[in-house]
Amino acid sequence: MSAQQLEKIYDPKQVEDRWYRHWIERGFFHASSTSTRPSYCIVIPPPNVTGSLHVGHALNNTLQDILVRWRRMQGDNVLWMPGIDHAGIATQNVIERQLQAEGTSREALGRERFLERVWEWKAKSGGRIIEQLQRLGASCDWDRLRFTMDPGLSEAVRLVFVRLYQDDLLYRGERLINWCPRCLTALSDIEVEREDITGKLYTIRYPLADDPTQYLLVATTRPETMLGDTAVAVHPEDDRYRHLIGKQVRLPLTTREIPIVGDAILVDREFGTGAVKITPAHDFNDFEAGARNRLSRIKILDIHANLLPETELRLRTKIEIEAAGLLAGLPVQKARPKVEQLLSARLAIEKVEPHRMALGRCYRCKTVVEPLLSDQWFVRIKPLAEPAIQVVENGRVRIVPEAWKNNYLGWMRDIKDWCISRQIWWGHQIPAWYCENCSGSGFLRRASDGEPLIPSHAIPIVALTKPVACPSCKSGTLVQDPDVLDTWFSSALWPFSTLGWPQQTPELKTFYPTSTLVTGLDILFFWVARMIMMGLKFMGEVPFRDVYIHALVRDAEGQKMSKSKGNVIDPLHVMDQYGTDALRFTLASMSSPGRDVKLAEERIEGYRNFTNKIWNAARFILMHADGEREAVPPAQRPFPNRWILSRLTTATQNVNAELQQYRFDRAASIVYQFIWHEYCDWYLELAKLSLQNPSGGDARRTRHTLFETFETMMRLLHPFTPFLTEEIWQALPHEGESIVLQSYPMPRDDWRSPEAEALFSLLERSVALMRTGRSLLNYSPGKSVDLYVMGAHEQNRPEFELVRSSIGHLAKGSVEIISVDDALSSDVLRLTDAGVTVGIGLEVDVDLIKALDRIKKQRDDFQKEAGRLSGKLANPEFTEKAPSEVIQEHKDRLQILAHDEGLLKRSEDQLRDLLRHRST
RNA sequence: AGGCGGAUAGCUCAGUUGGGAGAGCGCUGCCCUUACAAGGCAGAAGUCGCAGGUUCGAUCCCUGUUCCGCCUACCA
Repeated sequence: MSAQQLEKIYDPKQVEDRWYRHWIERGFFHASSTSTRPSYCIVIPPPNVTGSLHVGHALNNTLQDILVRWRRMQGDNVLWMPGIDHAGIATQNVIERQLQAEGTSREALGRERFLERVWEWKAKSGGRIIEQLQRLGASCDWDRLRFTMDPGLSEAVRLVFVRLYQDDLLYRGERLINWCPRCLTALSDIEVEREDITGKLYTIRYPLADDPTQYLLVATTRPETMLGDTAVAVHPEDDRYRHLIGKQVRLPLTTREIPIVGDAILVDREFGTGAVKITPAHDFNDFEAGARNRLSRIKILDIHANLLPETELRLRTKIEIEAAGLLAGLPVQKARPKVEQLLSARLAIEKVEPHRMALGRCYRCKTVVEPLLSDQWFVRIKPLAEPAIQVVENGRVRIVPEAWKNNYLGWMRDIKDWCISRQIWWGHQIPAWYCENCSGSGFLRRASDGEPLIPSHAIPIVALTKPVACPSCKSGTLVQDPDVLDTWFSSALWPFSTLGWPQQTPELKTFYPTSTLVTGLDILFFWVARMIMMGLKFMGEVPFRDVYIHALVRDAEGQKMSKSKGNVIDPLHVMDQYGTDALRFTLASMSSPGRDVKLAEERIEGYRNFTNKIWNAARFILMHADGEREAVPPAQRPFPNRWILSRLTTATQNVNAELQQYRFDRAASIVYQFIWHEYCDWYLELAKLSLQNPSGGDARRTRHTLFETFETMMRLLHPFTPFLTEEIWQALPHEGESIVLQSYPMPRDDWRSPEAEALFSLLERSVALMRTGRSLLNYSPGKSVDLYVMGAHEQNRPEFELVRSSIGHLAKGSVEIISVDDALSSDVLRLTDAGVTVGIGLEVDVDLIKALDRIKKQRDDFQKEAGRLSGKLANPEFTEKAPSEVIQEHKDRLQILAHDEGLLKRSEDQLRDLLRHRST
């Protein structure tokens, strides 16, 4: 392909799909399980099977892909393990909505047919996100795609469950848990999202049993739960109330009397009235307080968070007949005002005030969750957390940025047992069976869906597969626990289950522990912490060395993107409009640590322009370069070539160093800066001058360098913009099948040239000065600008003529050398009769940059030395010496350091000022 | 309530042994110069949140404070 065949504008649509197919067909992303090369492995945070690519995925996977492509090009045996999560509750909700639309329900279908239905759906539309990840360019090893409910992974889940049970790290019991009344399942603590709202604080009169004219004022935000009260607590050292402890109060709206207890843990004397009602079955604190005070638990809500039916309500709570009729069956939100109304009718409300409080919502459906008493499975987490804390403390797992380390540690040290059972159907069914015979006389079945109701006291038989018979009675019917496991239970095993565990596969041996995990902060506790715990428990080794935590993507105003706000940026749309590479580069360059990514479309447009800039540079290269690499050592090539090689090797070094530290933003910025502002803006312009005489040796060497640097640049850029660089690389003269397989550039010492950079510095400053002069004075492009370079030595060097003529061409002017005696310490601009004359105050030396650097360093050193001297003078220890004496002592040294007399003089003046200050 | 992060140009953000205030986008002016107008060149624009402290010298270190965001939490 030649330059003429390249369109003037880069069109990603013509390119992306074609090369992605090529990569896949050729198997470039397939990792070897037996390679002896260093291995590098990332396991993907598995997107939900219900998922569709959003910007968060785009960021997460772009960063992973950059790392993976970078390491692959460095020669590592790279495995990026892809997969999908079955996403229990989320997926079940999707299918249930479909059924609802069809006028049926999961209950009507029954468990077995419902699950068939989910699998059918999964087969048909469950993999959509995979295609979307591929559009993003994700270089996963798709041959190894895993699903959390694959047979192998399911086996791993069961084995882990059994082993945890054997090690007494699992238990089943009746506890208060977070319950979603819409999903009809238990949730773990972290699956509840807290929202601050302004509610009401009601102060209610509880009459004393032995003197109903007196009452105790009790403050509550949830009057509707008072029917489940089994006591009122006061602080045992509260003088207002201590005499009441042991007495009874009458629960308003009921005929029931409940005790007043003292409880120093529950009660804060400062809050409300200092008296708290205790509802052990519907509040976490009250549950604990109830246990401490041996109070009974009265459930007043059903699984839909409705108040129980009238008979049951009356039976349990001895509620007034009228109230029972009015309250039965009401959802809590409606019961609350109703109770308020009933209480005020009986003059039982002292006051109602607005009150800030936290409301818990289901993280899947946003329904308000209720604390509910039920039988659930829990992981005894403390023994697992302990080693997981240690590995982060001692750095065996490194969290980047380190700021999140304390976040992790704080949560882990205060961790609560993990409720892992869910009352849904889609997921890994718990491998526990119960004997109907040994657990009583047969299990009841739930009317709605026929699921067995396992009594609290039933003894679980935990096994990998269904036991042939009950181990104790040998004859009873065995019924499997109807619950499934929390989705995050299987995710916790991801780093080793995807590699084949519990089989001892070559993959496991080669890639575990994995290298890096790239994830958002939002699943640090859900996922990262649990993988570390499970990895240590079952593999005896951390699951990954580094955890890179990236930011959340927000919209341009910093708002969380949500469909309801309509501020969602759809990555698929962006890829269509600007190209995948532009999106990737934008995400990488905006991903600085500790800060959310505020994505605005203009940024993407800017980087789209960047891809086009590169495209056009490629067209230029194809017009001129012949694809040969220069055999002449870098040191012998003409100056602009030495300069760009030197800059390229610096950029290369920096990009590698930044990627090493996960500074995608800085790596991207270095590449951008180099390609656009050094390579395109300066080098290509300089190269054109040399190419004007195509037959000369300089032109040939320039052509070769032009190609060599550009080709290197494409490799440097490839992890960020894989499609563009592949398309260009393939158009260039090349050997090999794909840029994917080429080596990543490494810094080369023979490319470094401080001397060429010095020459360039002179050139750049000169040209800029001349252009500025022209622009400021509105000087027409046709007229010439003269530049006087101070200094007489440089003109004796052979290359100076080249520099001088280059300056002249780029700035459209002439350059003359004048005596160094006229050197000025600053740049000046002056208008003369002859036109614009620009003088540049440089001390021209044989090695210009060395001279400049030396001067700069001298100034710095001088400033520091002067500072130290000032410090000494200000120090009382030196007061015995006269200031002038001290200055004299340092004068020689300062004189050596000082570049010019003026600087020395000014510093001395500053010192004297300081001393005057001190003496007054 | 506690913990963490942020505040630097109109916008989005870089900026570590403490000494020069920077980039991209936007804006203004000039240029369709044979890779690119999705471009080139030049320019304007900031009391580095506020108040103290340490220092010869503070965007940077310390203390306090305001505002914003996030995480954790049982204040009924």
